[in-house]
Amino acid sequence: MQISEMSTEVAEQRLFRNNPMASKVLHLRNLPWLCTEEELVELCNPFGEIVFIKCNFGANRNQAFVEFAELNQAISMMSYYASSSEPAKVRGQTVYIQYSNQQEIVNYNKSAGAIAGNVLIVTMEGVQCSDISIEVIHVVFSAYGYVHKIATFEKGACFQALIQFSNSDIASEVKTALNGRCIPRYLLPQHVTSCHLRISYSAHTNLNIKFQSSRSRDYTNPHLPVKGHSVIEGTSQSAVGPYGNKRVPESNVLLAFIKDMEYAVTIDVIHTVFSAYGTVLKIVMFEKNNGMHALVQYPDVITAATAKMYLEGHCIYDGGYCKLHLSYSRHTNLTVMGDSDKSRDYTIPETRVVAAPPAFTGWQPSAPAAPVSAAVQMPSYDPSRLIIPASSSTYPGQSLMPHSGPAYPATGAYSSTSAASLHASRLISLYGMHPGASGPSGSSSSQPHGYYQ
DNA sequence: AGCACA
Repeated sequence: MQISEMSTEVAEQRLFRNNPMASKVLHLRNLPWLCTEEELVELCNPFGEIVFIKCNFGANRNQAFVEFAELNQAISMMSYYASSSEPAKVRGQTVYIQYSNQQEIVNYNKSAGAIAGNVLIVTMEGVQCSDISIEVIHVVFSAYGYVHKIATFEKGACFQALIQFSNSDIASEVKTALNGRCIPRYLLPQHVTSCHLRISYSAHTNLNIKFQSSRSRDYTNPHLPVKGHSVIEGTSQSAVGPYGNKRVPESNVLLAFIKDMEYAVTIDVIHTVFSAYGTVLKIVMFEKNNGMHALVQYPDVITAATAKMYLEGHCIYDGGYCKLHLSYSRHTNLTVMGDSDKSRDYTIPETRVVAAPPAFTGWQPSAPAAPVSAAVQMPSYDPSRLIIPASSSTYPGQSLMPHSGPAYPATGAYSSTSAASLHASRLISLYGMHPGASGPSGSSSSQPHGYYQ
């Protein structure tokens, strides 16, 4: 129906009271004083991709227009708040939202909030903050570029993260690749069925991370103080997923307990397994209570956390043998008294086959992955029984051990960055973005597409 | 608290 055909009274109602004409542009009013584009992105990002924002207009400078990429995204935001008991709020102040009577924002060249920047704001749908650890976020978003910083926060019922990249080109690539996609199931706790990512640009250019914590990380500054995890995190919800919040202080040294040790696990085996996630500096093995334990030292906590995340609960040998149980050690620097079959210091130059870690020279997504086997003495165990995950539901068909098939990016040595690139290559192939270009070689028909939606 | 933007 044409507006011109209506009486002016009805037309006015449609325009200004309860405009039924859906638009991908929403008109927001009663915003707080000097509301920022960032605040509007936070509010609207859960519902869709924001393409333009115009805020601080109107007589009171308390109105804004937000344009979504898709009409149905604007509709989803409208219908959400139409049926929600909680109104939309910014800084605690109720915001009134309607469809704009315009179908798009015409003059958008001043709209910084939706212009490509180096920081993304990510809404993780259908999860609580306890469902997804910062390590998971880091792994997922490292797939396309070096992640500098992450800050997570809860906004209303949503879990959101600000993720900082080197530049807007990389951020843009990440946004294109991951927006609307799901976090792989194997990175989610059992009770979470799916977690879609909703990504827009943040107006931030440099996140101010005060300390490393379960909520925020600055990967460019490993010396940043760690905020203790000593606070009892309330509820007796022990059913946190396997990758949920850490309850134990993190450490760069992992303590591995090897359960059901039917087969010999040598220090070389341990070295090979743990090297897949970063440079292993030292290993000390010892027996205690009739069980074999190993302390594995990495250069930094991030690498250890990554290794822990991927290896926990997995078996060294096929058939459920030699299952790894990992925790953070209280140690941060192991003392190794000379080489033996139970302890080794890989930082002593003459024992090392590989060169010193190269300085980070930027992200190289398609860097050729050299086989790691050259640097590792294959231990004397049956190679037909090499490591696969204990639980195929956790990590289907993915070999952990670079014995013959999957080539891990062993560019001499690992830094935490190249550890990230390891997962990058995995995730890229998992997401099917770079077919054939990723780490695990073609033999890995074990990349199960259906698992990742 | 009610529609802007060369």
